[in-house]
Amino acid sequence: MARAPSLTPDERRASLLSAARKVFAIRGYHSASVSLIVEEAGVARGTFYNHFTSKRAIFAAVIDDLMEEVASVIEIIDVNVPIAPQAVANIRRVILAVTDPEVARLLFTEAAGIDEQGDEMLREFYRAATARIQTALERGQQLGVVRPGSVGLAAQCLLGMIKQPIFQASLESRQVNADALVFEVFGMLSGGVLRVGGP
Amino acid sequence: MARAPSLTPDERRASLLSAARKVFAIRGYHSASVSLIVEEAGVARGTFYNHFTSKRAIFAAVIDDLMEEVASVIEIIDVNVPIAPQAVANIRRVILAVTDPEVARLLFTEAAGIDEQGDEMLREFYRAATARIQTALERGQQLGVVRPGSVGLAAQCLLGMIKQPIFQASLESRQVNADALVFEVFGMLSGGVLRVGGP
DNA sequence: TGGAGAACTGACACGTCAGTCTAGTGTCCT
DNA sequence: AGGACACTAGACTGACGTGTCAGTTCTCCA
Repeated sequence: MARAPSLTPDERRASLLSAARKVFAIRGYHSASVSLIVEEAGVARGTFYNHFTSKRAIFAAVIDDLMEEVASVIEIIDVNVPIAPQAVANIRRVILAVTDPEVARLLFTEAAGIDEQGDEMLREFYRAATARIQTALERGQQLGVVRPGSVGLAAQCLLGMIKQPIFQASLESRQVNADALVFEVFGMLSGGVLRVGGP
Repeated sequence: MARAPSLTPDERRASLLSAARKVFAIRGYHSASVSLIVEEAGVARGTFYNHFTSKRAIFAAVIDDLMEEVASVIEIIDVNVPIAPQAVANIRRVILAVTDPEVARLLFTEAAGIDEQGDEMLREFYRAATARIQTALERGQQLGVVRPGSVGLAAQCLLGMIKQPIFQASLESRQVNADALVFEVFGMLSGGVLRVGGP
């Protein structure tokens, strides 16, 4: 009755991951069931538990892959050539990576609030992301292209500027225009929107 | 055995809402159970269903109250007196309202991804919020204090700048410094962080 | 070639929880 | 007095979904 293993364990695992990612993106973590995932993967229930210890575990693996996927598009900036275009390119690539509907939904909507361990993953992800932005801003300060002062909060604000439009687009099932967003973000960064002093 | 109804129906409803808000904030939507809510409210199970049709319904009511609570702190801006301080005060009040740990957790982490109806509520909330910001920016353009151009995306970015630091703080179980955030946001708005041209 | 073991199957045991329901109690109004 | 009402206590049902396990089938190597 049992079909022959036509896939290597790694391939099977990958196929389960891909099925899980699809199901989680469509139904959300809680409405997704292991039954749906194995059905999508075309595999029996028991097989699932040969590769992952629990539904929670495969979700963690999915999110982990996603975070890695997003982080991997960032390229180290070469200080010997003009910096701004490299930064723009990085931001643009991140936006494109996160704009994928599955990625946006999973990372922004589903990943939060599963349990303490999940929050820890998310915390770490944002911590790493803002740390990276902060470092970039500090390097900019040394080069004199970023105004002096503390940049910790600024890094979080910058992240939020990018994230919120993508999040709202994902809520409304539409895609943001990556170029328009890059343009807007750089407009904000380089000149703000106000023409007169603030507080 | 049954205790007399010492509360009016409205008071009972309010007490259930308050208990539910507490339980949802601590455990999250899915781990919270009706049993926990009625226990917290000191009320029998059946009483719960006299006031709310389902767990989903009381959660919607909780979130609705929360959104209303946040929206209500915004005051109409009087164009006859200086505008900037009024805008700052509004932003500051919103930050303070949302910085409450329960509010932040429920609105940013728990509200998303429950079901389609929940996403619709969230969509509407953010739509209204950004519309409000957009209107404010457009009025600023008429007064010449906001740089010309489309402000739709800018409104979302502005919202994100405020939301992300609060969200991250809530993830890490700490509170943001509202004044520092207001200062940072206005710094960004009025001058950006870059000293040289962007893309 | 034959057998060890890896990979897989799918029925099922088991827990959980939302929502229902019955029977009984105290208060207030008519 | 007596009916209407809001409540209590908590057993119960039905749905659902996770994780298990005994059994099956294929691969590959000795």
